[in-house]
Amino acid sequence: MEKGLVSVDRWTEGSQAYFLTHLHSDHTQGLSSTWSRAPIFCSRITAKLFPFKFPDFNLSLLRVVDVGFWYSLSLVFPSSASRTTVEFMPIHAHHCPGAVMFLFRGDFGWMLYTGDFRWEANSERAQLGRTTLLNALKGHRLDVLHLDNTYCNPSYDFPPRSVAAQQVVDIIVSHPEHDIIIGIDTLGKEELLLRISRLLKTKIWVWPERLQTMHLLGFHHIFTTKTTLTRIRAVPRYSFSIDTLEELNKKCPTIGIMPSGVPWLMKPSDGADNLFGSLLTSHYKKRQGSTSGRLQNGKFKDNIKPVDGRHRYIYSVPYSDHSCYAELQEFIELVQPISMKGIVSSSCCYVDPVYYFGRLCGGSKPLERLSDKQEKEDGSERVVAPEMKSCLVSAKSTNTDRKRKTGKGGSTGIHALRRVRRGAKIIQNDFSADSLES
DNA sequence: GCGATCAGCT
DNA sequence: CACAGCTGATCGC
Repeated sequence: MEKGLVSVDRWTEGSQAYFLTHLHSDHTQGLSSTWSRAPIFCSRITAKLFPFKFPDFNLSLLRVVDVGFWYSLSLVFPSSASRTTVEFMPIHAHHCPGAVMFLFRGDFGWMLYTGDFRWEANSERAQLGRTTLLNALKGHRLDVLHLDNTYCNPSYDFPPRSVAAQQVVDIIVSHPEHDIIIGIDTLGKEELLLRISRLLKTKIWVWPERLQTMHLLGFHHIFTTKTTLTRIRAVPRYSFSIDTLEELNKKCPTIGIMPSGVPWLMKPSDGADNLFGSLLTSHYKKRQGSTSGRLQNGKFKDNIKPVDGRHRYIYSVPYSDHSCYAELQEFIELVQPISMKGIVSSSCCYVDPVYYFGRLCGGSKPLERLSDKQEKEDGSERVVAPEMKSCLVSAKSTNTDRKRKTGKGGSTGIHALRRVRRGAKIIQNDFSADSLES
């Protein structure tokens, strides 16, 4: 697509329409409360959470779009000044709440920007996403795929989140007398916590700001800020350290669970000195090509252990909101892009997806999807609404009625965890969970 | 004093 | 190795 038309998760000058896939900070760099450049298209949930991250943002600039619908924009080619129509459809990304991919079509062809996404082919909701995508493509292949290449390396091999979630539950169940702390971020991993709560019939502690987020997401009665109500606490990942755990263990037996854990394959026998420090380099080298820790009978057996003998309190569980290598491959085979580019390029270890998956690209081969026939037999086309929603860039604002509440941060009574309360901004725009509904 | 940006840490 | 995000220092206004 020509430059100057649309930007996805990029906030520099020069585009006519801006798209936000989800609210993680690395996708909002350059976006701030003072934004006034142009409207921003995002999912309903992202719009709902938006004021929480950007308190004084002019919400009339947000355009809520729904998954599975086509939308139409009238834009101007910067080069020729001629008008063109760009159509786009949001598609579930199954990354964090509100996360979507954006599929574009226009004079430039077909383009998909995945944002961050997880493609667990076997889960029911992933089937839904798959059907939505295939129906939207209608047999066309992608001219350009912008892919979440976070784990674009064959060594990144981890199970579906349902399996990892069960591992977390197993760890908790096997420590009936322990307090449990789970490291999470400001958004994401909600389903893991819900599952724990449901299976173990317990509430889960979160810090006050996170409770507000949970309420915005519609999770009531499951989370609490009262430590006395539960032995399971979800804490900010940045407050989660070996020191924290050792401190906590002076008062009460406590284990920590890291559900994001990059070192999924770290084994106790490796004898690392610490989780995050310099020795991780040697870990990384050791595990290249290693098969230990791999899936065995549906379980990553090596991971049901503390990651390190010396820090027996910490468990690393391979729960990831990004697609693993095998899932990326499956996704690329499904959409058969003619060209492809990674969206994660900031790190020094950027892996061009073409390096591993280039053989799956190219325009020579005619499009033939094994799945086409199956899709038709499914009769699952109902997922995609045939009608077109129109929304011109310059048009009206969204009807995001503000409903101000007298917002309190939640209860206090916090404990030894470092810095949990520090940096807690007073949120002035406290949207009720329902204010953006319908 | 404020926001934006960056380095550092986990 | 690096995710995603917080903290704190610094710079420009």
